[in-house]
Amino acid sequence: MTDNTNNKAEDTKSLNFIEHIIEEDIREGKHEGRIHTRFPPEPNGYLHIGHAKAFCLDFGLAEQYGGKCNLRFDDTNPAREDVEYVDAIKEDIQWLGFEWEDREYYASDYFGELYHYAEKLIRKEKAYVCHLSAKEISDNRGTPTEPGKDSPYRNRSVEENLELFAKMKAGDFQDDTCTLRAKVDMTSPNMHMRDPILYRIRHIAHHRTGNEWCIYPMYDWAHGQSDSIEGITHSLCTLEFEVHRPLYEWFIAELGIFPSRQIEFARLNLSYTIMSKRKLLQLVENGQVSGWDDPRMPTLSGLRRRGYTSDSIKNFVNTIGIAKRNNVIDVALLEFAVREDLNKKAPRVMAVLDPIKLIIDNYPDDLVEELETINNPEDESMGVRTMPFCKEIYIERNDFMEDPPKKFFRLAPGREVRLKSAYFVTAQSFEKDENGNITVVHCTYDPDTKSGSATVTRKVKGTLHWVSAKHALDAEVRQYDRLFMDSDPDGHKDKDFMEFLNPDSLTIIKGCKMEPSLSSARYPDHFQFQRLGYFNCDKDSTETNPVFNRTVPLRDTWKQKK
RNA sequence: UGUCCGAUGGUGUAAUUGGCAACACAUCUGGUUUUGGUCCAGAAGAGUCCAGGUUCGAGCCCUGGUCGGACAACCA
Repeated sequence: MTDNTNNKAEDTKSLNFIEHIIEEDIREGKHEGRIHTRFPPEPNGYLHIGHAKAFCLDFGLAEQYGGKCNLRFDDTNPAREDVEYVDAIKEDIQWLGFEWEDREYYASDYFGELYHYAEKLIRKEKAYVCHLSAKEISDNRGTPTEPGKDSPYRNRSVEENLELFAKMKAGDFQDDTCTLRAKVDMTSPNMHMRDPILYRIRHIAHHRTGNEWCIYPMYDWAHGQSDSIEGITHSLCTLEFEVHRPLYEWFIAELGIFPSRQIEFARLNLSYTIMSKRKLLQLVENGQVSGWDDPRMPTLSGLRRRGYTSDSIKNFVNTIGIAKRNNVIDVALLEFAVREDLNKKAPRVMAVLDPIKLIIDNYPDDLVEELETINNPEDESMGVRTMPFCKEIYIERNDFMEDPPKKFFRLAPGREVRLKSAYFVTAQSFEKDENGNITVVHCTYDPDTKSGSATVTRKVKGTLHWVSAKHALDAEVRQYDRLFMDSDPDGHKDKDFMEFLNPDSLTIIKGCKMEPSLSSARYPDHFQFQRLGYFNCDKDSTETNPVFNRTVPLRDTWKQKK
C-alpha cells in the first residue's frame, strides 16, 4: 500500500469486507483474537498477478493484524505437480517481500493424519468404500436440478469399510477400482454434498512422499482439514469455492476439529490477458511465448523480467481492492503502477531506438565535450553523470520532419530545438537515399546555448534526446505490446482465446544507439530512456549484445492528439 | 425446474454500519517544465439494476422481480 492510500485508509477507516469480518472477530475475542491465514498454491504452474492479489491479501492481513500466514503447497495430485514449481513459487512470493519463516507446509505432510480422520468418519458411518466406476458415479450424481441416486455400496458395515479402506491404502486395489466417499446426501441441491469422493487410488510416485501412498486425498478433503490442523482462523479463497463451503463446514462438524472459517473473494481479471494456469501452460507448450517468464506473460516471473518492480505490483494489488463481485481491471492501472514507481526510482538515460545521423556542421571536427547531466530530476540524491558530445550524433528518426505540421515541436528545416543537456541546434539541410529516405540531417549549433549557461533567454519548444555517434553503444531493444488483441480473450464461447493472439506482441529492434554508460547495465537494472519509456536490462543481455526490454512507454499526450 | 453468490460514474473500490455518494485509474482543460514525462490547478462523468415496503431519513434493512456469475473432474 502506498503511503497515500494507507493514510487515507486509516483516516477514514475504509475497510474491505474481509477486514470488517476480522475486526469483528477480534472485537468478539474469537480465537483469543488470533489471526492466522495461509496461502495454498498447487505446485503445478507458475504464479501470476492474480495469485499476487491472493497472497498479498493472505500475508498482508496477517501482517496488518499481528498474525501469521503459512505457505502451504496443496500437493494432493502427483500426476500434475512438480518440484520445479515449488521453487519458482517460493521465489515469487519472496520477491514481493513476504516471509513465512519456518511455516513452509505441504498438504502431503498431513496424509497420515488425514487417513486417521477418514477412519473416524467411517466409524461414524459417515464414509464408505465405493466400487462404482467414474462413469457410474457421475451418472448417479444427478444434475443441479435433479437429485442423485445412492450408491449400492453406501450402507456396508463399519468393519467392512475399515477393512476395504485399509486394503486401498495397502495397494491391494488397482487404480480407479474404488474410492472412499463421504456419506452426506445424494439428494442435496448442492452437488458437492452428493457423497463427494475423499480418496482415489493412484499408483504414482509423489514428489515428496515417494511411493509411501497409493491413495491420494481430493481437494475438499485435504484442504479444509489442512486448514484445521494448522489452526488457520481465516481461510481465504476465490469465489468458485463458495459452493464448497457447506462441505468444508460439514467435515469440521463431523470430525469435531478446529473450526477454520472459509471466506471467498473475487479473483482478479485483467483486460487483454488470460489468467488461467492451464491456458498459460498452453502458450508455453505451444511455443507462443518463450517460457513462463516471457515478458509478455502475466506471471510474476514474466512481469519481473519485463521490468515491473515488486513495489509496483504490491501497489497495484492494494489499489484494486477486495470484493465479491466479478471484475475486470483495466491493464492501464497496472501500467500506471509501474510508471509511478519507476518515475521515482529509475535513472534517466539517453537511447536512440531508430537512429538517424545529425551532423553539426559548425562544430569543431575533433572536439569531444563531456557534458554533465542529472540522473533523476525526481530525486537529486541520485546525482549527475557526464555524456560525451561531438560533431556527429544520433537522434530519433521521428524527431525530424521534412515538412512538419504546425504543432510539431521537434526538428525541421530552419527550426531550432534543444539537445537535452547540450546545445540549441537549427536544422539546415538533409540528405536522402535513392528511395527517398532521409539519411543525414545537417544543422548548426549556437555555442552560447550550452546547457546550464544562462546566457540565452530565447525559448525553444522542443528538447531532443541524442547519443554521440562515435561513443554510442549498440544494443538490442525488445518492444512488447499486449499479448491479446481482444479485451477479454477468454470470454467468447464461440472462439478460442488463441484466435486473439497479437502477432505484433514482440518487436525486436537491433542497432539501437545508447549512451556509453549503459555498458555497465546488468539484469534487472531499470532505466528511463528519456522521452521513450521505462526499460530494463534483460537477462539475455551480454557484453557483446546488450538487450533491453521496454517495460512500458511513457505517457504520451502528443501521440494521442495526432 | 435447483442451490449459492453478486449488482454503486467508462473501469475498480469506498461510504464512520440508516444521515448531503468519496477515492484511484481512464478522459478533457489550463499552468509549470532542458523529457509532448513528472508535478500543480481545474472540469466533466453515477443519484447507487427495477418495483414496492419500513423510517423523519435507505446505496445500506424487508418483500418481489430483472440481469450477471459459480456449481453436475476419481482437478484444485
